[in-house]
Amino acid sequence: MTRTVQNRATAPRSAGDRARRPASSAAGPDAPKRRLSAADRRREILAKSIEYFATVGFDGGTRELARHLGTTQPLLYRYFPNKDALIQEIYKVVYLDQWNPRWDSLLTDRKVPLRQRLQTFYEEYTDVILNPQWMRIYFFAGLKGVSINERYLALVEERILWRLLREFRAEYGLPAALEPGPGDLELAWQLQGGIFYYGVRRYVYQTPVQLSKSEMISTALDSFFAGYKSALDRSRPTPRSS
Amino acid sequence: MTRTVQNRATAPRSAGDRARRPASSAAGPDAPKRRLSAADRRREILAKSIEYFATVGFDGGTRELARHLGTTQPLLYRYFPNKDALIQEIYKVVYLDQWNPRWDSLLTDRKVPLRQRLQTFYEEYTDVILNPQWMRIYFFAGLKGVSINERYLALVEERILWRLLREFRAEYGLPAALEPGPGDLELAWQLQGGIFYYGVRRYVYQTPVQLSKSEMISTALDSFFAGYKSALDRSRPTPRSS
DNA sequence: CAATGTTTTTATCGATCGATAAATACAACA
DNA sequence: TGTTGTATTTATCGATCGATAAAAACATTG
Repeated sequence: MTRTVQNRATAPRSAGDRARRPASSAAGPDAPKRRLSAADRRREILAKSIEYFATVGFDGGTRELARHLGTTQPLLYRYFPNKDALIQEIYKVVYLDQWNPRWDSLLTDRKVPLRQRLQTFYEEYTDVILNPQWMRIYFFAGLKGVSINERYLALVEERILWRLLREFRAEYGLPAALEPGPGDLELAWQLQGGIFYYGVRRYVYQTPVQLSKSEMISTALDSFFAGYKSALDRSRPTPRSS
Repeated sequence: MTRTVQNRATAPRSAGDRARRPASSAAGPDAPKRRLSAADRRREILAKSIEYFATVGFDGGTRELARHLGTTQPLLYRYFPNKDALIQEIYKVVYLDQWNPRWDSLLTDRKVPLRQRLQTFYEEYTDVILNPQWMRIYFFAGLKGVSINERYLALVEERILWRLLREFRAEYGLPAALEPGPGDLELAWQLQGGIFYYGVRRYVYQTPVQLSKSEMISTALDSFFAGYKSALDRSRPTPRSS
């Protein structure tokens, strides 16, 4: 319907056309970029594909994707054997290459109060995942039944939640031998899910929210700390720690 | 690829074929149902379409949908003007016609302790929404950018969260004039989101979870109560209430 | 300039999509 | 039983999909 005119569209080939730049239609007026190096072109395809598929979903067409790139559709197949291979590559980039190694040390640095560590971590971490692009890719992938989502959830458990629980127990002087159990993990998921759902409401459904991201994180952490403390007290009533 | 044989497939029309039932291919061996009344057929199309689109997404084809119904594809267009109209109808059924009016009185029945009210409510409510079908429809719809999701979130706020906050304050003897504020709402969303994300993990991504649904609800509510109490104490430190 | 190698485009194929029109099978009624 | 009305199927159209092959445009060398 809204198809834009193609480069040098109907006229097969008129002699004087040679020197004219193809104007790279949809990519904007500024686009002197034809004939990129193979590596650059591949990178660009990947980047723009993420934008494109995040907005329209993975059922978006390759022709429209090419238009978004300012090139033609068959070019995609020089850099990716087929559409699915391109999508798999997107998964990898979006999911796995985003974890900042610094967060590993940040989360376990016991010189800093845990509450503060978590606030810092979640503010940075949510900068990465709480945006329309990441979240939409995440859901599109999940609904397609892709195994990468399971791997992502496992990664969250391992790198964030278990760590968080261990640090919590360390901070409040519980014996290290007493490892957190399944119920504790589910409680940590409550925190993670609450924060995540804020992102869903705000960035996927674009519903007005009441608090800024920082305030929300602070609220969520306060609630989690209070909840977890009370849960620990309930399971093994400690003498008042004054 | 895996296309099943069509009714009286290639042979155009052989005379003796008349009496044979078309066996209604994909609908199972038992299916003596041809020529339903218009109303019944419409209902059936709607019901099976929900199943179908919940599994494959709204980009699923009408031909495969018809196969799932045990009929032919053009029949769909006798009951729905086009595919999108069918989908819109699905939204309406799945989203809006599921609220049980009894929940209104259940949530506000102050003869019952709030903690218990909420446990009962969320167990019943999650029976409705925490299943693959509902959740997948929910996400497919949201990713398509349909406004019905916003209406649903508004409905949750109005019918569940604000009510929950008011009841909480009533139960703990805060002046009714002191209405809950935006921060409180966000805290209630933490509860809702935590419970919802349990459903995402379990029913969308089919990840193993550590607690049963009831246990998870109980944990979530405990945590919320502890968190909200401590938040209220923090905002207005009360003299010890014992 | 001409020769060579890589990038990009043009043109096209077969499959499948949503949708429509016309023919056919069935059920109710006379 | 024959007539009539509705439910259902057969056949098909135009558009679009992913993908491929061949031609053209460009950049890099000599």
